[in-house]
Amino acid sequence: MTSTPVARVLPRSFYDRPTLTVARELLGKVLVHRVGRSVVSGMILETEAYIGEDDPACHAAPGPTPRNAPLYGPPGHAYVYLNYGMHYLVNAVTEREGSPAAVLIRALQPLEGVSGMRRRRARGDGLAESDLCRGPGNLTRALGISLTQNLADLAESALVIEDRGMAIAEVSRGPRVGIRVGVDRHWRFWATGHPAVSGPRPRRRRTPVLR
DNA sequence: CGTTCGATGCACT
DNA sequence: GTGCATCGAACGT
Repeated sequence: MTSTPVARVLPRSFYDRPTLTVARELLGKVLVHRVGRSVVSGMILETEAYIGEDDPACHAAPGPTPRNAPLYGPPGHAYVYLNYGMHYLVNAVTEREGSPAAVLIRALQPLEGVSGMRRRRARGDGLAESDLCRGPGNLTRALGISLTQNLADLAESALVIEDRGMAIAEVSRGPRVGIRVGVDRHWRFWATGHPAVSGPRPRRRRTPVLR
C-alpha cells in the first residue's frame, strides 16, 4: 500500500530546543491557519533566528518589555507584532521559558487556500503564486495573521505548524536581512534557489555624511 | 537592471 | 522624538 505521510502537528518539544536547530528544521514544515471553515497554508521556505538579550537584533535586546513578553514565555507559541506600522510579522517562540528567543517565518510556498491568499493580498490577482507568501509581511497578510494570533499555541490552536513529510532539497544559510545590527550572525536559513524566497534588500545607509 | 523613498503605527528613550 | 525583523512605487542608468 501507499504510505501517505500523515500531517502531524509539531509538539511543544519541537520548539524547546536550540533556536538555530528549530530555524533550520522548520524549513519544509507547513504553517496552517484555520479561519472559519477554510484552511490556508504554506510550506516554510525561509526563516531567521533571533536569540536572547545578547542578540542586538532580537526584540529581547532591551530586556523584558510589554511587547516582547511572548519571547520570555513557553516555547511553541506565536509571537506576532506590528512592524513599520503596517506589517504583521510572525515568529515561533523557542527554547525554555525565561530564555527569550524565536524564529521569524519569512516565506512560504502556498499550499491550501490560494484563492483566499489572493483575496487578502493587494493586487493578488496579478501576482505569481510564488509571490503570494514571499516576505514576512506578505505571508501574514496572505494567511490572515494579525495581532489576534499573538501568543497562539502553535501546538494546539487555529494556527499550527505541521510536519507533512516534505523535505527541502538544499538549504542555504547567511546573514539576516532587513536589520542594521547583528548582521554578523548568519542566522537566516532558506530553501536554495526557490523562487518564493525573499531576497536580500538594499538598506538605507545611516548617512554619516561628511562632517 | 539599479537605488531611493513614502506610507504608517507604535514601542521605547 | 527616533527608529524600526517591510513593501512597493518611482525614479535613474
